[in-house]
Amino acid sequence: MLDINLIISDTKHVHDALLKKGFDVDFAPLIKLYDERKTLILKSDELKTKKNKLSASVPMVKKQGGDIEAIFAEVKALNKDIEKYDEKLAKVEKDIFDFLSPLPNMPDDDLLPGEKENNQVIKVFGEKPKFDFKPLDHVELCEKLGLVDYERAAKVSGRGTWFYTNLGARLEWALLNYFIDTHINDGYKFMLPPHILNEESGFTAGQFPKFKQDVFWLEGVEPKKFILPTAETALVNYHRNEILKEENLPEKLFAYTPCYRCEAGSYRTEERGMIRGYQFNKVEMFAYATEKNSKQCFEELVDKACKLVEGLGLHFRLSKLAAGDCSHSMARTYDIEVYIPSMDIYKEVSSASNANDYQARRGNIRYKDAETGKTKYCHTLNASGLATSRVFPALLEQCQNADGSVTIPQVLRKYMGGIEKLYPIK
RNA sequence: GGAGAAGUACCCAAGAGGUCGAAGGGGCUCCCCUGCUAAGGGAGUAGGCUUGUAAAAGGGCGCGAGGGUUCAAAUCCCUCCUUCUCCGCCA
Repeated sequence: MLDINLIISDTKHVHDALLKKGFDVDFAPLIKLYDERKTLILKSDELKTKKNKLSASVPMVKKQGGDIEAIFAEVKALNKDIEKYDEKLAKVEKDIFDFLSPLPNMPDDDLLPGEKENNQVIKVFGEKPKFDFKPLDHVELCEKLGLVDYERAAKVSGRGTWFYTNLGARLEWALLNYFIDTHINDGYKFMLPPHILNEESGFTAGQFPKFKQDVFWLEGVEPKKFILPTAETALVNYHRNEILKEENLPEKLFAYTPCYRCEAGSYRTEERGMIRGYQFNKVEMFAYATEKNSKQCFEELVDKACKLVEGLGLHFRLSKLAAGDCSHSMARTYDIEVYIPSMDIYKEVSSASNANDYQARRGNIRYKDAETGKTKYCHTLNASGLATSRVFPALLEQCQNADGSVTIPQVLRKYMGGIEKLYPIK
């Protein structure tokens, strides 16, 4: 949610910022609503003051034997007027809410406008692996090495899903453990959140109202519940409606969950295998910060995500996204994209974002400023650390050998009983 | 899933239709005393949102959430949410 006061006081700035995300918003109706709201509050409050005074005088008047009935009648009349104003006010406030809630976050000033084409690669790690043989794609590798079973998953569940089998499951689990242990060592708090969330949680994260159709909803359950599309949705709601202490910020968390996404119709032939599925595993980092330390937090998250991929020895790059390619709720997003040789493209394994106070406003998450004693909105940040479904294929493809085997990165071996290589099964 | 009980400020807790933004503790801040500590004595400290203003003063709304009754609701009624206890079911 954007700050209405900022919109009123600096309309052009907000307008131009949103334009960078491709939203050309006419704020005139909002400004009108804002003024109407103030007028209505003024009027309603004035009547309420009168009413409260009259009502409070009743016991006194009674004692003195005055005319109580006259007071009753007067207050009743006032109540009718108050009701009228309050109804109008409720309508205006709802209109304001409806105006603001679908608007995206403002991108930070330094972002380029536009979409993907304006993303900037800011750093490249390692280089494209060179093969003196014809490298296989990860789907073939998974099959030959017996790591993943797509066909039976199609039978059991449907397309866009898979079984990790045997060493595939161990490799997946090793990745997750490698991520988790790294975050624990870095002092992040480990969280295992519920996977079924209520509607308010979706609103706070900024996934609703816009992306309601992208998540799985439980049928026949009241009140409505959905299955989390990312642990971020749960973590950002952890402190919903709370006032935190500044001395406890930043609060750094991480969680492991599968992520469940509909993404109906977005399945492309290019995205074979596990590049895009209805369910994938992800370790998510999250931070509650203050306006003072959120930038530093962001750098740390990006750095941590990069180090994880680096630790695996994979070639990848770090991109700063243009305004229009940032998530709806985010003021800035950096993507870590790992190289997939078979497609000769880079695929996102981590998305690090700073929402500034956008999500905090939606979820009413604040902190008390230690100096001024004032309550301020928190800044919320998140970064994948990491999503396995992209790392797994990249790892197989980048680490494959001429004999069809795949070398397990050093950091994962201790989680796989010391296995150094995966070999094709007969 | 069934049956009961409860949700009040940072925490515990009183409150039973007007004088309640809400007693009393604890905590916290300051002072005194005891060479330190423990203990004791005294004083102070109540939130959030919003309106208003140069700043204030002043208003309005807030006692889990939302409705209702009433001139007047923390207090009465309804719905929902949550927690606890008991029973059932179950990994």
